[in-house]
Amino acid sequence: MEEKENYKDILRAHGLRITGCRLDVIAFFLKEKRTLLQSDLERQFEQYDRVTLYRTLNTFLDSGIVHKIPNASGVATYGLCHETCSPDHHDHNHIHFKCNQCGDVECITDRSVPMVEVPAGYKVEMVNLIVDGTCARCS
Amino acid sequence: MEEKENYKDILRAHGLRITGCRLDVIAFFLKEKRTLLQSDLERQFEQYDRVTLYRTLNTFLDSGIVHKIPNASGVATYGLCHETCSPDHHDHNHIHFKCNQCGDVECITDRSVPMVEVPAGYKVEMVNLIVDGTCARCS
DNA sequence: ACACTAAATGCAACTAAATTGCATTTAGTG
DNA sequence: CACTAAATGCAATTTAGTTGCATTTAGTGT
Repeated sequence: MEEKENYKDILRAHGLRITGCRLDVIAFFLKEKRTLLQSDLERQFEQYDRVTLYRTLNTFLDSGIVHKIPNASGVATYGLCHETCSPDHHDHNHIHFKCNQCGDVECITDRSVPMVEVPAGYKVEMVNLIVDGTCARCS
Repeated sequence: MEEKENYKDILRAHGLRITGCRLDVIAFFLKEKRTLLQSDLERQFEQYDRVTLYRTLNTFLDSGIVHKIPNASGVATYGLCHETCSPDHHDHNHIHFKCNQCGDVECITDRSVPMVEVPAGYKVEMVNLIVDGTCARCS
């Protein structure tokens, strides 16, 4: 039960109210250790309205608790942020790996994104490196 | 008018029929020199049905004439491919730059994506590097 | 130039995801 | 315990993506 206290601290640290839905969503992200779609949450938490889950994800996004991962599927994909993220400064200097077999998107946090050079006049604010292929479990 | 012949050759090279819509879409991509949304095409070409434009983009995607760029907006973004692309092998080893001011997404073709290292057991098939920031025109 | 066939187009309809408004409930505060 | 602002649930709407089918047209051979 001390874990639940940690989740509460996450919410408090971002100035958010502590609710069952928010605690459950954070717990699920930590348990699954992968990125999630809103539909994943809907399937897992039928007791919460889909709009509530939608707004929970958006609140977490604004607060810097989760980040949105660019993808070509058209369905929003969310990953839990690390401690270094805040509402105004996101630090997602890690690789996102999408497995074409199982479809899961993982954050590869133990590698960082290589330096990127852009032409003169361009200012870099955020770098997203998305790698597609086959994950360790599927190969 | 010799340009139009070039566009026709692009279609022929991919085994596609030459139609007004397809030629117009290719011409527009080349003229704009940026990535486009289906809605951009709809606004530009009111004479074509939105389903026709939708299918044109999908046909081009399958043929390797355009590629789809991962993004967090949820709206499909398409960029014109280079000569090195074919239906079964896409070579998009370049950076996509999204400007947060004007919203345009550009292909930075004169830089290539740095080598990526992934943990053991992972197989890399495609790498997408998306940089967010401010483009040369907006800064 | 004409006819034929498969592909492309236009239109209507449908599905899925994202989003908004509003009434009700609840967490945090004194 | 009471108050207030925030969170939730429900209904409805918007937007993007997709499919089916009838009609038209590009590419091919005469």
